Amino acid sequence: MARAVQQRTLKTRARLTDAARQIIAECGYEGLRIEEVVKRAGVAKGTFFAHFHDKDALMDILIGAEIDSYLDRIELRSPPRTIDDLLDALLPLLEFMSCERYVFDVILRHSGAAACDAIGPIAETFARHDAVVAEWLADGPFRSDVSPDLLAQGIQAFSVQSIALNFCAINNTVPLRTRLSEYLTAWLLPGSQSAAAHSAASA
Amino acid sequence: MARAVQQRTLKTRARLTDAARQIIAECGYEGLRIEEVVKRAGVAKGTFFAHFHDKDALMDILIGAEIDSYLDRIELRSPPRTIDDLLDALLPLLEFMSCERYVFDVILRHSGAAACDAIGPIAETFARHDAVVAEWLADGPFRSDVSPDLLAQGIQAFSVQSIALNFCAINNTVPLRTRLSEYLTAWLLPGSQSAAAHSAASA
DNA sequence: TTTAAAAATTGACTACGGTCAATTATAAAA
DNA sequence: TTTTATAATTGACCGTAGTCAATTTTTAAA
Repeated sequence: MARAVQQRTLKTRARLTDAARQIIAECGYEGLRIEEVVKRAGVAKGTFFAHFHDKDALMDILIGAEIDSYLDRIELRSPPRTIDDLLDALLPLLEFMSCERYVFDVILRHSGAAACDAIGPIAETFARHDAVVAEWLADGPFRSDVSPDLLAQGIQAFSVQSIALNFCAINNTVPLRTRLSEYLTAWLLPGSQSAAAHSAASA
Repeated sequence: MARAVQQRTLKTRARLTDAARQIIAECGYEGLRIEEVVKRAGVAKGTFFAHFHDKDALMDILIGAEIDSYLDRIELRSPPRTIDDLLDALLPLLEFMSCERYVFDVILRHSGAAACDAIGPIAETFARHDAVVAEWLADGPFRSDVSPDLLAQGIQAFSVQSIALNFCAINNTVPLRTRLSEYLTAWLLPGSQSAAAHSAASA
């Protein structure tokens, strides 16, 4: 039978994640180097990889925790009654997701997009996000011809697309919120706007 | 003033891309190593980086060319009259995009998602894809309350989401086509299905 | 031709993620 | 306590992307 986890193990792991968080605060996620993490944690390089499968796994944990803290705040809100309400709720999280190009890449790799045998922290947050939003939409003032869960998945697809386009030099003239607002209005309130209005907006 | 491009330059570049294509045929995109490329091309490592900014830039070019060949075939088709028509047109490309986890990652990094100062080949294909699909939708049997261009962007968002979910262990029970069909029906033909039907499909 | 500037190529070198056989620390059994 | 099995740690080592000062080749002007 398996032995209990040693105190030493927990301590080492905590030292590693603490060091990582410290480095991220100083240099950003992109600036994190494993060699610097183990140096600050006072352990050998191999120890890191005994605790985390690879660098991405550490990022998955740290970024996943950050996303979770945004979801905590999102969950406290009452269901949005308008697209603007919805955007108010979601934008802080989306802004974190796009705080660094590298962070967005990590999230994309792990969100559903992850070749996850076991589901990781970021993938969990995506499921949680879906659940929260689906519950909001279950009896809101939005379209009801498709399931709330499908609507929630669509919101994620459009959120990701909006962030992706915002990273692109030729497309980042439109603010994230504006772009996403246009998508979500078309997705959640079909028929509420004329084609002409949209042509004007995108021109 | 700038001198003309030397023949030597074109030859070296061709040898590099030929070698790369050969390796990809043998080992897949993921299996490509720059050292193997320069070895087969008969040049030094530094030469590679004089021709391509980095490995990703080579992948951008090769994968972009592949996507373009799919778009060539897509462009020949007459505008789809049904969601199934549309899926028939798009699926071969989407299957290529998901042929390897690595390929999908490269595409995500470069498609709009790319921090592109100058727009790269893959980003170009996304713009081209949008243009083709938008033209199809301009006077098709689909919703007309939003602009064809916005509809085309939505199709891309849902395509990416469908592929991403298909890579995920817990979500890949549903075939890509089925999942995308559900999204596109809700996106392009709002009101055509009951919420009950969708709940049943996703359960 | 000769020469000088520009372009292309070279390969030793660095950075950094990740591996693994050997070592040390811990906890349960004798 | 001593012994023994298991868990945790170590650091030299590897693979591979990417760099750059030095060298060679090309082109065009003198």
